[in-house]
Amino acid sequence: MGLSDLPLEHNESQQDVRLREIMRLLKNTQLFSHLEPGELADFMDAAKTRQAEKGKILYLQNEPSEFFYVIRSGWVKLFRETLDGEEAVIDILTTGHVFGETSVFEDGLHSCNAQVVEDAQLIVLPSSLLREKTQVSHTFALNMLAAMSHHRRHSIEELEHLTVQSAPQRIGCFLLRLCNSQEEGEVTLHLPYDKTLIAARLGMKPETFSRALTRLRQESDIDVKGATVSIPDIQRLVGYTCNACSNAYPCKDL
Amino acid sequence: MGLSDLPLEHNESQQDVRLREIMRLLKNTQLFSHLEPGELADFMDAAKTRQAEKGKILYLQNEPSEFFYVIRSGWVKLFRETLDGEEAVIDILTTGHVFGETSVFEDGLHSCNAQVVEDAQLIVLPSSLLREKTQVSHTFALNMLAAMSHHRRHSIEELEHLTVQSAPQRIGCFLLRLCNSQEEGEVTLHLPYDKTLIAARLGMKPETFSRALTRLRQESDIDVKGATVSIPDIQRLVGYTCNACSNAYPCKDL
DNA sequence: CGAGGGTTTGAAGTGCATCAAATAGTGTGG
DNA sequence: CCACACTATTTGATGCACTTCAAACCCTCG
Repeated sequence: MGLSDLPLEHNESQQDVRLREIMRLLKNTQLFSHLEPGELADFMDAAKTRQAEKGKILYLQNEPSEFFYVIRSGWVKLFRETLDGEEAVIDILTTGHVFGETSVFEDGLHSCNAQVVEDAQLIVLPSSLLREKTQVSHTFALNMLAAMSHHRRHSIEELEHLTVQSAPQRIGCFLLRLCNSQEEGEVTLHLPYDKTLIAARLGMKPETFSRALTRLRQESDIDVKGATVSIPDIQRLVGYTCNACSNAYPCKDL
Repeated sequence: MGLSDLPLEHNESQQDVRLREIMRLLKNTQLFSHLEPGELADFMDAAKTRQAEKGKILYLQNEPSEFFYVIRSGWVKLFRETLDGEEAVIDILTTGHVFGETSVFEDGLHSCNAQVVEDAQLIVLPSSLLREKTQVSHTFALNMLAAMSHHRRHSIEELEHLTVQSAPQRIGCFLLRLCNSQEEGEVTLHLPYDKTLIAARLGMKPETFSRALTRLRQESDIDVKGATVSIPDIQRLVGYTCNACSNAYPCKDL
């Protein structure tokens, strides 16, 4: 049961390795971090893994929520679509992120669409179990509460950014979040995905993104070659970017 | 104790009336609605009422959260301020709304500033009690979870609106939310507060608001005189506004 | 009535979007 | 390893939306 639908491995130990890896992944999420071993086991038993290709729609907005997901690898986009076909990207998630779990506490309908944007391995868990565990276990409910609270703060921050930051500043902010709150010196990093996608994530068009990046290059002395960005002086970038935000760098959030 | 710091009334019964009114108010909030009588009583005992004038700052972002609030009357603005002095209005709240309660489940710091924008009567409750109750009572934690979930959905919606709707559409959406999800016919309503404030709430400048309202008037045939708005044909307004949103009218949220 | 705020209007500027086209990058099959 | 097809990214030209600054108007309240 549970993970037994995985393709059979040559030997037990490889299977074990995979199970341990999944266990470790779950334990690292805010949601599952403080569970008692027994409770975690219940989730492990109900978990299935699934390979999903780029482009795959996992669920649609307003659909009843049957499953929620933890990402082992790859990238997933959460977004909403208006009647006249515009798209608002809510978030883009990767390894260790949990999604689709929020719906459980309202009407049980998903409040976004979810689409794989980079081939992904997903851990699939039944929403019913989540509902049940929350009802039964107080500590789990508290975990859930902490996670939700964190999400909420994140959304509010996004809201602020959209109203207050210019396009180049939003990019700067995005880059700084990739810097792992390093405070000084030179940093080199790689853009995690498509520039078009980053643009959407930041609420702008690809062309605007390109131009805004050029402007940011001039203003803050960073160097961009393809997907590689090197930042010679973090503080300079912070100076340009973070004045238009109410958080001081390093802003310690997801 | 508790509400005993109210100015003394001429007779007991008037005091009672006030207590009953507060009790009713709390029961109508999502947070307190499903409590057992004893639990509600604990909150009632710890509650104080407070009169606060327009302009009064209730708390600041990053301040440790000592209290949270329920509004009896008046209006309160939640906002964030950037280093270079810009302001992002997160929400504007009135009678029956609860605020300042979210901080409890993270680091205990407020994530917004709160300011009274229209003379208000507030019910003040200690954050410590909230923390305690959540730890102790499972049902209360579940209530909290539902409330949080609702908030989160609300924030996501705001995010969508900001990226996808034009200024006149945002105003239209704002008006429609004041219509109490009436579906047809003519509606007359009054703007709840300052146009400058509505503008900020919708993420635009007062001038833009004024012009956008003019445009909305032309597009959707509404009539605006001062703070009075009459909408001869709701469906027409819906048609203009809600195409740029992923929710179908009537969007049933806060 | 006159002062002061909120609100509207006008003129000009800025930023982002749009459309169109050029260029760089990537993966394919030969 | 190259040529080709296809996609991502950049660039240019132009338009629209929102902002800014300045001034007028309007309304309320002392």
